[in-house]
Amino acid sequence: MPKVSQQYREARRTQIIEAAHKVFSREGLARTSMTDLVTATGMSMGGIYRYFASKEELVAAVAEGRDGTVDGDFVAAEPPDELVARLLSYVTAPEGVAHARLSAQIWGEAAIRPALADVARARHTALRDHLAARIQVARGADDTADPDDADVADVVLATLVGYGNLVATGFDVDPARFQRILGRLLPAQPP
Amino acid sequence: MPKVSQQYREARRTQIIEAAHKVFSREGLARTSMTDLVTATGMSMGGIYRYFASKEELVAAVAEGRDGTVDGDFVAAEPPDELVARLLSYVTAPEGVAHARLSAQIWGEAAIRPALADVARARHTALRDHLAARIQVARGADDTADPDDADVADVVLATLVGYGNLVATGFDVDPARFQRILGRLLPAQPP
Amino acid sequence: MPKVSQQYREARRTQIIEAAHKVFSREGLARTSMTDLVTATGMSMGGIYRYFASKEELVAAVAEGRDGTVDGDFVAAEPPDELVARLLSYVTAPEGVAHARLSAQIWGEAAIRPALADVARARHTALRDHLAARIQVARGADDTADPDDADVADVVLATLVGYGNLVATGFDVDPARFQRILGRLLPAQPP
Amino acid sequence: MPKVSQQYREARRTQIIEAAHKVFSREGLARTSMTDLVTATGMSMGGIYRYFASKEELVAAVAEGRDGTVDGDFVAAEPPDELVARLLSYVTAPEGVAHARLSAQIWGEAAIRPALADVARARHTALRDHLAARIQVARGADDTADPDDADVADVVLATLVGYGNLVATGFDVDPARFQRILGRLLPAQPP
DNA sequence: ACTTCCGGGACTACCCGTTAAT
DNA sequence: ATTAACGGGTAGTCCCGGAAGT
Repeated sequence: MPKVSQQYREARRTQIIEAAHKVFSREGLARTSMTDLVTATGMSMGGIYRYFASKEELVAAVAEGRDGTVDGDFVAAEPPDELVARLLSYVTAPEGVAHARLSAQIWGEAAIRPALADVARARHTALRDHLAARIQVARGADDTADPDDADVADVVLATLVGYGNLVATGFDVDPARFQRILGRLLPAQPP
Repeated sequence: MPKVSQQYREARRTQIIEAAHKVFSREGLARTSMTDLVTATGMSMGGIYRYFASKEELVAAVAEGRDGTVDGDFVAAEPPDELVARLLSYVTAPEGVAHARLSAQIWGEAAIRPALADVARARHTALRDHLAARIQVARGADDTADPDDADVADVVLATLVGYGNLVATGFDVDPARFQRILGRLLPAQPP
Repeated sequence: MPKVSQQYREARRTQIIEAAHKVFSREGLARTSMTDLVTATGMSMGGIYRYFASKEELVAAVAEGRDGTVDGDFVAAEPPDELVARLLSYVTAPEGVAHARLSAQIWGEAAIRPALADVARARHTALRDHLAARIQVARGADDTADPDDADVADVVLATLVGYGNLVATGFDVDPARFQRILGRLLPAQPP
Repeated sequence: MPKVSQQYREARRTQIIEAAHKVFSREGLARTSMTDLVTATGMSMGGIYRYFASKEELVAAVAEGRDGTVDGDFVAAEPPDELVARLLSYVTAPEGVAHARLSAQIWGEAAIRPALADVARARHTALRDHLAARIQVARGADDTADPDDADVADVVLATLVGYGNLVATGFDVDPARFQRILGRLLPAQPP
């Protein structure tokens, strides 16, 4: 099956990434073998390596995709507290545990592999900037950029990462409480 | 001479753990082989296995030790903001990067291995309770336990974990700013 | 238009063989992958397999072609010592190293694969007979076949093979000296 | 089984080399997998890799050993023609075919891998010098070194390599005839 | 009709955690 | 208490068939 369409390739890639996502979050990055991924995707070894040159590259691709901790979709007019609530929900038990686990794995791997670290940093920076902008808007009429907004966004996002790790280890945390405390750092909603 | 032997054993164990700490933080848990550990410790294969029945057990021992993210030493009368500052400093670049990296690795592994998750949870719970108590004291004279204190402690600790991950990936975060924002969640110091 | 197509096919085949010759001599038979050949020829995988049913068949085709060790072109009236000199020059450094290397590779493979061994034997026999005939002519007027001629031809040709191997391994051999010694086995030139 | 004697290690090494020798000569260097060697030696994968860091290193070790083409044992007072006869017999059918095949393989590999080429050159040089010395002695009473001796030795040895390749490809060559022709290059025996 | 090139799946060299023999 | 060795596992490569586009 040659000369395959761009869409076909894209779909295939996504299929691999999603299968990898699932297996990685269950078994962990290191303990997942390429053979496991062959089983999970239903593809062959050569098939997978046609789309990803190495396991590391596949891991990076999974990390670049929505990994649960943070979300690539930026809803334009979302107030900061809703954004935080949404991000929180991605890694909240029970549905979010898989995401949380994968997130923890990826951060662990990123701590060791510079290539992954780049991906992680880029994701964090983008989301941080977005959140900072949302905070700025929510603060009021003036549109002066305040460096404090970025700092707050950094802290809030770091907290979400830590929250994800707690969820991943089976710690029983109440997302509502987390959200309530975190709200103290965000500007008050206009009534 | 059982006493000497006991001390000797303890020292040996610690020596292994410290060497493992160093190698793990540099190479990662999975990528560190037992042979690497043999090299790092200067001991023999069987020597290490005399103290730790498996690699997993050794990892758990390293995780139980002070890994930088959180600290086993509870200074009794420490005010909450100082405690937070101290914890923050453990994983701050440049000296704390190794700790941060190891921490990220351990959280990642804990997300996958129940045995390690138990260790991680226990560490977090103990530290959370300690911080909550410090917050309660700092709040004022009344010694009524407020569940809000525990929630705040959870959030602050989660933030520290996330902060560690950012440091581990080489993100350039300013600890002072982090601490300042985090301070807003803690009771104001009495002047 | 069968004639054009035929020529076209022939040209394509030759093009593949020449590219393969180059890559094989540099990387070795076994270490050269079909993908390498695709890269070297600029053709596609299937394109190559249209001309050669398998890698082994392609190797055989390369071996059948002039591989440098021996030469397919039989110059009719060539005196034996000139023929030997010419053959020697094919595998002499620096231009002949590639030929020498490929020759060594092919003899190695022929030692293992009967199909290739047939090719190698056929080539050797043909050249041996040719050289023997040249020797016989050079010996003098009488045209009696002397079995000794064939033996000498065998030995001289074997020497050339060994000479090629020495060149292929980077041994610094002087072709002039080789030729001089070898000349002692050949009939003296008429003055 | 720790702290094994030097002899034990040496014996083990030799055992591996000999098994490898056998399999290599039958299947070829490239087509012999490490698993084949595991089967042939009766050892385990890890066992073999304890003695040889890589397949290439094992190949080199096999090549360094007596590979049949040339012989490491230098019999001191051997006249040149006897030495040549002995070397010839090592790669003569039927017993010597395996040696001849392995020799062809090694020369082929040496043409590609510099490390092996070093080994091949060293072997050739040593044997060439020995043969040259034997020739010099056989030439007569005067002990003046003649560069011609080395050239003759080079040629004779090259011929033996080529002879081995012919044998390896199943060519029906008569060693006696080869030896007779080759004798013309060597000094006449005193009667 | 014909080339392209995706994909299959077996295989490769090498490594790893661990045990057991010395 | 050292270390040889086990044996299953790892990521990644290879040759090639055959389906999909032009």
